[in-house]
Amino acid sequence: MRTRFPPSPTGFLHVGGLRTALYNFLLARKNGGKFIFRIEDTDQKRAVAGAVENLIETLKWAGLSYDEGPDVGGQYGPYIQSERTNLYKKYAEKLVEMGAAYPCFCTAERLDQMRKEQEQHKMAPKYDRHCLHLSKDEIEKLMTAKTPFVLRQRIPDSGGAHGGSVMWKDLIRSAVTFKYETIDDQVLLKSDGFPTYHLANVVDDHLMEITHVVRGEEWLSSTPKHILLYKVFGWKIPEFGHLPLLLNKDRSKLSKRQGDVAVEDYRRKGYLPEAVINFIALLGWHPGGDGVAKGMATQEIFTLEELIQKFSLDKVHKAGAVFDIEKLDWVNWQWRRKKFEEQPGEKSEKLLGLCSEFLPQEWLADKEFLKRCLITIGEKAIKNPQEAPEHLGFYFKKSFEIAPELIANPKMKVDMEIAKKAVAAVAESLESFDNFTDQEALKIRTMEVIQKLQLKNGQVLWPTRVALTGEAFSPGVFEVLWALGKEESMRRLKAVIAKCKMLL
RNA sequence: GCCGCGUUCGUCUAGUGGCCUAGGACGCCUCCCUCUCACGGAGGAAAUCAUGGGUUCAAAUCCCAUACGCGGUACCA
Repeated sequence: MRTRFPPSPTGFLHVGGLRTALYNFLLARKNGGKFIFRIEDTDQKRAVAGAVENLIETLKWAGLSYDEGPDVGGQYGPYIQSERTNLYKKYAEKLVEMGAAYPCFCTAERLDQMRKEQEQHKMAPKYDRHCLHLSKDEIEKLMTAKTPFVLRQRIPDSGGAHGGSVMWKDLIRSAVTFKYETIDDQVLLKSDGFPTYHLANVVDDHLMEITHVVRGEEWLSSTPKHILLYKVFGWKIPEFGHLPLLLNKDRSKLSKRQGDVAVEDYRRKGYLPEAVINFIALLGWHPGGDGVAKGMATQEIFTLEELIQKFSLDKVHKAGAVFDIEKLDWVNWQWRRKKFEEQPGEKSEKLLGLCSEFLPQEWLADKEFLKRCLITIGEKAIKNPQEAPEHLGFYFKKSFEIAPELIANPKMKVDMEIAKKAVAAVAESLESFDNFTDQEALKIRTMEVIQKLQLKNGQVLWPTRVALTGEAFSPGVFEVLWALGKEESMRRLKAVIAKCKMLL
C-alpha cells in the first residue's frame, strides 16, 4: 500500500489538509505501507516563497513522518511537480495520439461568453467542443501562427464503446456514478506548458505507484475525469476515498473568516501537536465502541500510536464535521496534563521548564522565588504556559493600586471597616510568626485570628488576599503568603492597612 | 441552474433490524470542595434519530420520495 499527501505550496498548511495528511499517514502506517509527500506546484501564479519549507516544518511538528518526499528523497522522485513538467508533456502528447485529448485555441473571452449563454439557458457550463471539430489543416495553421492553446481531455460520448457513465466504489461513499454527458472536457495542459492538477495528479499517482488516493470531498466530482485518464492509459486504477469536509460553526466550509485555519496558528497559540492530531483525527472518524456497554465512557484521548492501531477507512464518516475549538481546548488540556504528569522530575522544576520561555527576563533572577510562585498557579500554568505571566504578574509588582470596591466586597460581606480590622489582625498575628515555609501552619495561625475576630472565613481571607495580590482572582492566601515570604507579605499587608485608614 | 454527496443532543460522536425509555465526550446549568478564579468531584437539562411514505412481528438501522445543507461546475488545487 502506498498513500500520499500532495498539497499546493500556496502558503500555510490548512487544518483540513493536516487531517487529510493524517488519515493517509495512519492508513499507510496501519497497513505497513508507505506514505509519500509530494508538492503540487503546477500553478505558478499561486506559488508562495517559503511555503514548501513551511509545509515540511509543520508536518514534522505534527509528527507525520513520510517515507518519500522532496526533502527525504525516494526512488520515485522528483517529488515536486514543477521538476517533472517534461513528463506530463510526454503523456499529454500520448493522449493526443490516442485521440483522448485535443488542442483548444479558444480565448478566455470566448469561453466566458459561452458560459454566460449556457447559464442563461439553465445549462451546466461545459466546453462546447468548438475546437474538437477543427480540421488538421486548421490546427496546423494555428500552430504555425503560434496561437496559444491548451490540451483538453476528450470525454467519451454517451452510449459509446465505454457505456454511458463512469462508476467507482469509493472507499468512504461506496458506489458513485457520473454520466459522461455531465463531465466537462477538462483542460489537461495549460498554455504555459504546465499541466493542470488533473493530468499531473494522475500521472504522478501512477508513476509513484500510489494505491490509495484519499483526499477531500471537493475532489469527488473530478474523480471520473481521473478514472477516464487511467483507463485510456491502460493503467491500474487506484482506490479512491473522499473525506468529508471540515466546517465552520455555521456549517460552511472551514474558512479563515471564522477563526484560525492554519496549523501554525494553533502551534503559535500553544496547542500541543498531540492535541491537534488527537482532536482532528476524531473529526470525521471514530474507532467505534466495540464492547462498550451502555453508560460506559468511550475513549477520547488517543496517542498517535493508538490511532495507527485503530484506524480504518470504513469508520470514516460521510458527513462534514464542525471544527469546535472548545473541544480542542479540552483535548489540549488533557494532553498538557498527561504529558506533565508523565514527565519525570520535581514539579516546580517542570513548571519552570514549561513557562520560562514566556516569562520576562527579570523574573528569572530569583529562581527559588519564581518556582514557589509557579507552584501556586499550578494547573493554570500547565493548562497554558503562555498565559503564566498574567497569572504571576502580581508577585512581581512593587506596589499596586487597590480599588476600594475590590477589597470591600459586599458579596463577601466585607466593608472597609471589616477589611481594615481583618487585615490588621492578620498582620499583627503574622508579625510574630516565622514559619512561612509551612502553608498548613500559616493556615492554623490565621484561622485562630478569624475565630478571635468572630468573622466568617471569607470576611478575613478575602480582604487579606486582595491586600496581598491586588487581584480579584489569584491563588489562595496561604499559598501567596508562602510564596512571598514573611518580609514581602508584611510589607504588602501594612501598605494596605495604611491605605484603609485613609479611606475610612 | 446542472451534477454529485450528505442529514443521530448546540458541537464531536456510539449505533449495521430486537440489548435504544437512543450511550459517551465537549459546552451549558445545579450542587459539593472553597476566601476568589482555576482544578477536582457528584448530578441535571439537552436528539419525536431531517420530514413523509413503505418493507417487517419489530427500523435510528433496509427501500422510495420530499426538504434542507454542503461540494463541484476555472488555462486553482
